[in-house]
Amino acid sequence: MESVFDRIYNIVSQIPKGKVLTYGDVAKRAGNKRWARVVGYALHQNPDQSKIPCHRVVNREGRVAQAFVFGGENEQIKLLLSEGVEVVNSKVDLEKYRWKEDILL
DNA sequence: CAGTTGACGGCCC
DNA sequence: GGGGCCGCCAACT
Repeated sequence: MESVFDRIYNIVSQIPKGKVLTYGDVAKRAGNKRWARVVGYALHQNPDQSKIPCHRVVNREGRVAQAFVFGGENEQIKLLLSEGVEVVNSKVDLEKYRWKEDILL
């Protein structure tokens, strides 16, 4: 059943390495940008972290989720750095690393 | 079935 | 320019 959750999972899992997406962007791609909260909820469920790189999903501020503690938020930032995403002050340059339409529809 | 929550976004003060 | 409040939709209890 392709619920909004599944759709969001699909999109997030499609984020290329070295790129990030905002909740609003994922929501917009999912169908409605107002689903930002739903996106957060979906990622909160996160049935499969290996399939859903939630660490590539950041909020509008470009900052990672504070509730994203699977071993330390610093660990998440380190992951992004390892992927080539420059994290400054626990924040990402959305203008530079924001995923546009690399994979296209 | 109805109420509340929730990893957010945008607008207003 | 910064901080705070309200709104949105779906999922969960």
